[in-house]
Amino acid sequence: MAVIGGRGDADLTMRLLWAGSERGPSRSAPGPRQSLTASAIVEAAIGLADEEGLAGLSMRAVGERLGRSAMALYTYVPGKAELVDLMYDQAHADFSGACEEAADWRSGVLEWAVELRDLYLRHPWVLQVSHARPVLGPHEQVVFEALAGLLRSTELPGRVLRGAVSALFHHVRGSARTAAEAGRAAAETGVPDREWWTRRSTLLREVAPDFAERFPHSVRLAGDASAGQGGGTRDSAGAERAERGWARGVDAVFVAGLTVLLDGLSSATGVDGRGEASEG
Amino acid sequence: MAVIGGRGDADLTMRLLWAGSERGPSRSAPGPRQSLTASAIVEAAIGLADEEGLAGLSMRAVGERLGRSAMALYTYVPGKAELVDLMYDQAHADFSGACEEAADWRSGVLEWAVELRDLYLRHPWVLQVSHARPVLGPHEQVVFEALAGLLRSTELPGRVLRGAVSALFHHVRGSARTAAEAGRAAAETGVPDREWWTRRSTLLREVAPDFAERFPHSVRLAGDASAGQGGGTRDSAGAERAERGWARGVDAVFVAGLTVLLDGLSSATGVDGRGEASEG
DNA sequence: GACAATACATTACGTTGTAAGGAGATGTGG
DNA sequence: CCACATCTCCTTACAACGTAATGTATTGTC
Repeated sequence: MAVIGGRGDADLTMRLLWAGSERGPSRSAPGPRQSLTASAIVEAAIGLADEEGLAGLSMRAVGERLGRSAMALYTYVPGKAELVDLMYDQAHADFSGACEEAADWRSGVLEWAVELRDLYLRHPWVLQVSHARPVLGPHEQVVFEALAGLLRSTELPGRVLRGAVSALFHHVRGSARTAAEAGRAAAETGVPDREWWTRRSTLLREVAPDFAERFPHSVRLAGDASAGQGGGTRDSAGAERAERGWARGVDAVFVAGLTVLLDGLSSATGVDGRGEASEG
Repeated sequence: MAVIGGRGDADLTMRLLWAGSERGPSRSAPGPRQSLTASAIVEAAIGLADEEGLAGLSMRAVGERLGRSAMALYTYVPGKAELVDLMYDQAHADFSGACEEAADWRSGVLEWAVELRDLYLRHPWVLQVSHARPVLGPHEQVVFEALAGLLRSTELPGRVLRGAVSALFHHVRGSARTAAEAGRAAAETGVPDREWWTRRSTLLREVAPDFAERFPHSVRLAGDASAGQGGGTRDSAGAERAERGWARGVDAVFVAGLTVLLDGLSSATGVDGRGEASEG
């Protein structure tokens, strides 16, 4: 059940998101002092979501983590939907923006994608927040700005760039999502990926013995790589690491997909700054 | 909360998924006759999910739709997780595979992507089922096989093709997801997309008056197109349709991203069967 | 007709987000 | 210093969820 962001109380949420210099209501009201802050709640919630996933994120659990009841949080945060929005943007604060120092746009975008993927893997629940009706917070905007800046130097028309941005985001998010879900599935069910796949393969052979004849191209495409259906990014099943040297631990399929995308952009610039132009 | 498929009772689920010719247990047991079938339940559940989303899919609701109680379903289906797996594969039965008749691989892949996107838009809840630990049913396999067959004729190495498959799936799924979620958000909140964006933009200007200076590249990239952050695929906000003639109602950003991907593959084949090779 | 097996219903449990209402703490005006 | 209004935080309560446990009615075989 995808969480749809940007839901309630747009006003308050936006103000919380972008609150930089402004301080609170100047401390002169009756009643007990506030013992929490919105950002402390957000931090606690992020910690919890990192460990348990969005499914494990309940107001009760966040409250408990802070030594409060669930309802105590409602003083600082309008509701769960808004809390998730705040968490979403805050998670993007990790982004370093180192990619902006890259030598050329191509390696810069590569760096951008890898760093964003790492960020998603650290905070997988971020991927469950919808991109339609975006949260529109400052930290995610920094991530977007970095990519926009890099692509600007390609001098390609806006139409192409918007397409590329879309495809890049989708590839990064999709790859990270699959990797994260594989990890989560393993943790939750106790069955490691490798074992799950062999078990499933056996079952498949039993139940569909004519698989190879019905789906020859699928079988061939999955081919040498770690078997299975092949549609998703497998999390480095022990095979080929260091595809080209720099890719330490970065999934080979992820990089290959990225390369296709970058080739598409390169070819559109007419420069084709690529070493590996094979023919036939 | 992403539903992780391929969970329980692998045996029974796989048997239900691939059950083609085999009939039931030959009807010779005591007790009342079965008044339902697994596929009737799956069909009812798909109808419900199409209308209400996965969040609205409850065993009680499916039961009610069939004039039964929630628990009655457990005679035919091991549990909700398995039901979702069955729904997932069944939804892919709509896929026509017309793309396989295309003139060349490039237009074939384009057709493939557009048809798959349409399928996802008809059954948006499919996108909430994880691709890690795939369901491995026969109908989705047909979709995968179609793409694999098309890409085979590029004669590119497997590494590149697996990357391309991954990126293509992610772009199609991501685009469809965003479009579907935008629609759902509009339906659920009663606020249409256009209104939401203008409201949000106003708010953003209030709360971050220096936005344009802080994020110049973002602003420029969003540029002429329908404003906002620009990271996601907007659902044709009334502007430019028929980008190149054939794109009736297909989102321009989706097609542009697809084009970058196809260009990447074309350039790798060395043929570059592209008309629009601009330089500079 | 007895009996075992099956289909389906009812009830119950521990979750969830949050509305409602109450208890205790703390500022300000008299 | 004492109401008193205001604020924080708690407890309680509700409807909805998946499904285990249990009960009831229906059907086949002996």
